[in-house]
Amino acid sequence: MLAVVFQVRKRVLQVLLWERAREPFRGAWSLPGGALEPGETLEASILRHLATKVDVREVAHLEQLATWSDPERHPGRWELATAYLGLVPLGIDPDVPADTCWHPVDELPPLAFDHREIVEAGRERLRGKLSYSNIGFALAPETFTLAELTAVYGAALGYEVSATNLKRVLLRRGAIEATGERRAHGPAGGRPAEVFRFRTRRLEVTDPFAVFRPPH
Amino acid sequence: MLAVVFQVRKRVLQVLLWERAREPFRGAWSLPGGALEPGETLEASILRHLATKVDVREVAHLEQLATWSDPERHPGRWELATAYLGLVPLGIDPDVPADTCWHPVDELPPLAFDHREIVEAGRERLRGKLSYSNIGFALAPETFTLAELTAVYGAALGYEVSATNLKRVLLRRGAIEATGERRAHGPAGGRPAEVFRFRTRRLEVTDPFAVFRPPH
DNA sequence: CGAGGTTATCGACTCAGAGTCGAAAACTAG
DNA sequence: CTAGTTTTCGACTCTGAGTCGATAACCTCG
Repeated sequence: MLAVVFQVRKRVLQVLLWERAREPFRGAWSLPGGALEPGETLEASILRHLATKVDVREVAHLEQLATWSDPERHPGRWELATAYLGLVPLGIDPDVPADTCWHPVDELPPLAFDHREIVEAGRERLRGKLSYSNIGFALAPETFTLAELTAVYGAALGYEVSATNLKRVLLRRGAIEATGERRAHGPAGGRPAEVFRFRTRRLEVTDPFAVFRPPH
Repeated sequence: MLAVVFQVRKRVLQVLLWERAREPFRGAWSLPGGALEPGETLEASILRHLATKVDVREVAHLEQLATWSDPERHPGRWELATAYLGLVPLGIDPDVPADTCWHPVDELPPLAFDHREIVEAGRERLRGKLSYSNIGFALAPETFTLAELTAVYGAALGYEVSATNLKRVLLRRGAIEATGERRAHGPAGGRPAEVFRFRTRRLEVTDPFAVFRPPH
């Protein structure tokens, strides 16, 4: 049971890591998680373990990634691990224990076990879903301006995105809507931005791509 | 450990099922699979179990789907199951044991446990990958005409596909190439079709969708 | 209160992926 | 050689999406 928890902080995508106090990999960083209890759902288990790290209500989205089973992944013991992807919206600052902190995914410290690979898998999943679902709701704050949303998508995708396209696409998909408010920016002035919000905060995938011709 | 093995037979997508001889769900159909041995990789395990059902060399593609963990999924015992998706190319007719046979996914008999849900998940995965990868290689025979490939995609997707678009898209992606041969059709005559093959028989996803603007 | 600076938004243009349709090509059977 | 059958191709269109420059709306300072 492992969780890859992402949040955009300081304009970059970060992942929640935990410093190991015991061997093996003492002092290295690893993903939060723990053992599965008998009779427990995988999802319930990961939520239980996460509760010791962050307030679970702050995790806006959680989904299963995959199960890793290489016998070599844990030196000494044979241990499977099912990893979950969790997303925390921008702006929240969860209380985390002293041995736990956020690390930019682009500058990861040495990770224990195969956790680097698992973080990569999480990021891949996130990148994919950003393009064909409304999963942005789980990374963005409740309401936001287009500039803010553009920054969030840019951080998560790892490249600059165009605000014009982002708006057009998300609006047409019906993923976001204007609240009607406007919000002034910094002390520098400038035209106040329109405020948007996600229409729904549940995962919805946009037409899974009816290629080669949908049924007319 | 379960496997959802698909093959296009008789122009429809079918899944390999196994008739249970023991309780629970005696007489119902279930997905092939079995227990994981200590120290074994999930993939090795599913291959080992599949070997008793079909010749493993006939499975052209195998990938992990997900792990199911609901405590209610198995009456009596608490049992997790990791399911894999396996694909067998058209035209092969594997020897299967007497208690095992193929069923059209659109007319499934009553399935044991949560296996219906798992088959659905497999089909969803397949549908998705057909649109943004070359996964067709694992369902199509070594070489084929466009009409044949169109039928395979149609069966797997569940709706009619346009041969024109299929060809253009797969050619541009570099997924298929012409062999140079041509193949006459039935006794009715008609223009002989060009023969194609997949360029590679390894999974390749087409540009994971650089939406909202790729880095220029 | 207006000028200049700043930021957000919009519209018009373009390009590429992809669906439609009908005509042309290449064969078989009589 | 003609009629029938099947595949393939080309031209048109539609829509999603990237680019760019113009415009709108606000600030602060003189």
